Amino acid sequence: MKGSEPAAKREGASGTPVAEVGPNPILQALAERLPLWKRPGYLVRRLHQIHYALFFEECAEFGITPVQYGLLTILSTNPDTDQISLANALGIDRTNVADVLARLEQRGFVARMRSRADRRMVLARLTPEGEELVGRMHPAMARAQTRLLESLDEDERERFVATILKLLEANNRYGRAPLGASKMDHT
Amino acid sequence: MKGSEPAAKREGASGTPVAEVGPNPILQALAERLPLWKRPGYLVRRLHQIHYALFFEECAEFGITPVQYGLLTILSTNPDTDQISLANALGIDRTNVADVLARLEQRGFVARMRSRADRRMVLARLTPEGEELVGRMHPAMARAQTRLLESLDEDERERFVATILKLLEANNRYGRAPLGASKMDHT
DNA sequence: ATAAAAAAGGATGTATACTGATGATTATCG
DNA sequence: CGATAATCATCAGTATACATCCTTTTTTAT
Repeated sequence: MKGSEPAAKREGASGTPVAEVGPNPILQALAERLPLWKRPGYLVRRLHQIHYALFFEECAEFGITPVQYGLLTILSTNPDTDQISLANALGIDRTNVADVLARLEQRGFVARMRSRADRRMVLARLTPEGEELVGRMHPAMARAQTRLLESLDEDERERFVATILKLLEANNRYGRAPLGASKMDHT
Repeated sequence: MKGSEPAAKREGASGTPVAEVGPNPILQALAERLPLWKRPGYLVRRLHQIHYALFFEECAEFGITPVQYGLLTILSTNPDTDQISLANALGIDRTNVADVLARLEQRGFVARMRSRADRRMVLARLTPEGEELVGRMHPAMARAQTRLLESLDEDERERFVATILKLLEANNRYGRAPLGASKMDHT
């Protein structure tokens, strides 16, 4: 495999006669003081990717992504919701909601129609096929969630989730969703 | 604002005479047992988005994304690294590395050239402009990292980071990067 | 030495995720 | 009532993030 040994060693001075020295010592010092694996944002990004991988592994047969299932979940408890409310509930951008809905609609899991009360709004709801999918897929989705934290003991798991929730509340104003909206109807 | 009240209430039965009842009670039960904000994967995704928002806020003047800065960091300590090694070190897909490098090259922060030792490989390194950028941008990046966890006390912050690292190691085989590779040269 | 296997990178296509601009509809204020 | 605000959706554009297929180059096995 290629990934195990340091990459710089694979070529280094041998293949690049142009290069004179090693890395800039000032930058080297910066990177040593705050390397990638000490940057919380980097760690969170990696964990996010792992969740994606686990989700795909468990839910491959359905061809549904985490975001898509999140949207389907909200629609399963809140039929006929407009796109901006969906964006707030899910914590993603409104244009992204429209994209995801379009794909789900094309596959027959979601139906959209203009509201008659306010003709600016487009309301989305699950089709019967969509409802069936949400129910059938739920165990696989739940397994992905469990597996993400299964290497922690019960105590650490609870603390971890509690800490993330605290961070989300503290940073409510960043990202796209006021956290309150995500409790729409799930309480 | 629009995001504060439950979305389903905004139309509900009034605007949609077609609808007969509320949500499917079976799905409702599923969503109540495992709502979005109890799904670790969902929480991690939200936290990831918040980090992005904080990073952009701190680093807006530079027009550099978190992934781009991660790549620049690796190059600052490991010049002349090939794209697959960079992908392993950063934990992203190799095609993604090629995309990111192309953008950084176009802006003059990175130079790429074929290796003479192995003509399949493309080696990347920082230009002088790139080195200057990494150094100048470092404080803003560090602020974004600090702010993400600043609502935690020192104890909780350390536990949180330790837990993420444990999760990353336990799920080493998922996602794109064997964690070992990310310690390339930063030790 | 040559055929097969492996590795690196490129090209293409899909799916998030967001910004900014535009247009349509509704609400509001003078 | 009519000009203006605000609201909702869409469109265009950028940037990750990944899969799959393909070509070139290197390695390996026979």
